Amino acid sequence: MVSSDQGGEHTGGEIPAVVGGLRMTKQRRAVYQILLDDRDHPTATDVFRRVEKTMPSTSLATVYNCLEALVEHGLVNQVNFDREPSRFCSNLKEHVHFHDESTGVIHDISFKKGAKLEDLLSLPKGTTVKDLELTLRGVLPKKK
Amino acid sequence: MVSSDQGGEHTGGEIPAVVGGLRMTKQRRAVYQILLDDRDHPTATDVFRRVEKTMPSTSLATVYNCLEALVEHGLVNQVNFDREPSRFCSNLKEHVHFHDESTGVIHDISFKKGAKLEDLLSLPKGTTVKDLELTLRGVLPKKK
DNA sequence: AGCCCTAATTAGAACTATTCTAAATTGGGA
DNA sequence: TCCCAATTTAGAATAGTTCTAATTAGGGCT
Repeated sequence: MVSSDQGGEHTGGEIPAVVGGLRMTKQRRAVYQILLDDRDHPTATDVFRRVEKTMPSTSLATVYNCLEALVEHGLVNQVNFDREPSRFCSNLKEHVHFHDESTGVIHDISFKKGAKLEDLLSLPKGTTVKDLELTLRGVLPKKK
Repeated sequence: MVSSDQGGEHTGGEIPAVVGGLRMTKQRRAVYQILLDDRDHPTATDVFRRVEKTMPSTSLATVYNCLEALVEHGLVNQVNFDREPSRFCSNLKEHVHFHDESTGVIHDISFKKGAKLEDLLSLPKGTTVKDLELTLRGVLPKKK
């Protein structure tokens, strides 16, 4: 079966020729694969350094192009922490980010099921929320 | 009474000589006053253009310096929307930002009283949240 | 398979927001 | 008033990202 993926994200195995409407070039596939494999929220430069290892001819501009294409097609999320370089992640489940100050690690935190934003915030009724970005900063308990 | 403000923010009238531990220079006072008066979340450049009107000798670097000092002393909040220039606001009540796509206006939204973040998110117990930033994007209902 | 044509890639320049540097100025305290 | 540290200033420098223009690649025809 030569799959060609009818829209939506890619979930496992080899990345097909088209994912979520985006044609997978060599470079896009490499970038996407890195984000699928490495869940450490790399920056564009991080991704570039990793792509370089297997495809040394790749340029940073291409990495930016690929990331932009992946984001536009909803395969990848772009995450911004204040003025720091953008980070990218392929976790498409709705989640927020917890930046652990003691380790520097960024953790994905999911919403409790059934939890609604309107329970927390005084939004005028009739408000449409298209998108939200929530970032926490603090420290996680030491694991023992 | 020559007030000298024992820590904490400034709330109304003339800005005293020291606010929240920060000595008010001419430039800092001008910047702070703009943020107290104009609640439209201006960028550093916006603030610069407004300061210029009454103090044409002011430099952009100074505006950045003043904003940094105000932020460090907790008199002003720095707000970041993805890759856009930082915005500044003097609303110190804990609140989140709603970016109205149809008007471009940024609204402050406050938390419902009693609402707790832990009700919404699956945080490992023992987690310390030092800071959070929540931005919504969408459209508010047209006022009629 | 070969040709065509658009899309993608590339290197480097350009851009934007911000920070840094070093010199000039200010202003409070002795 | 004088001194000294803090502040301001202009401009250079930086970092991340986007743009430009030329090259390359690859899918869809014949």
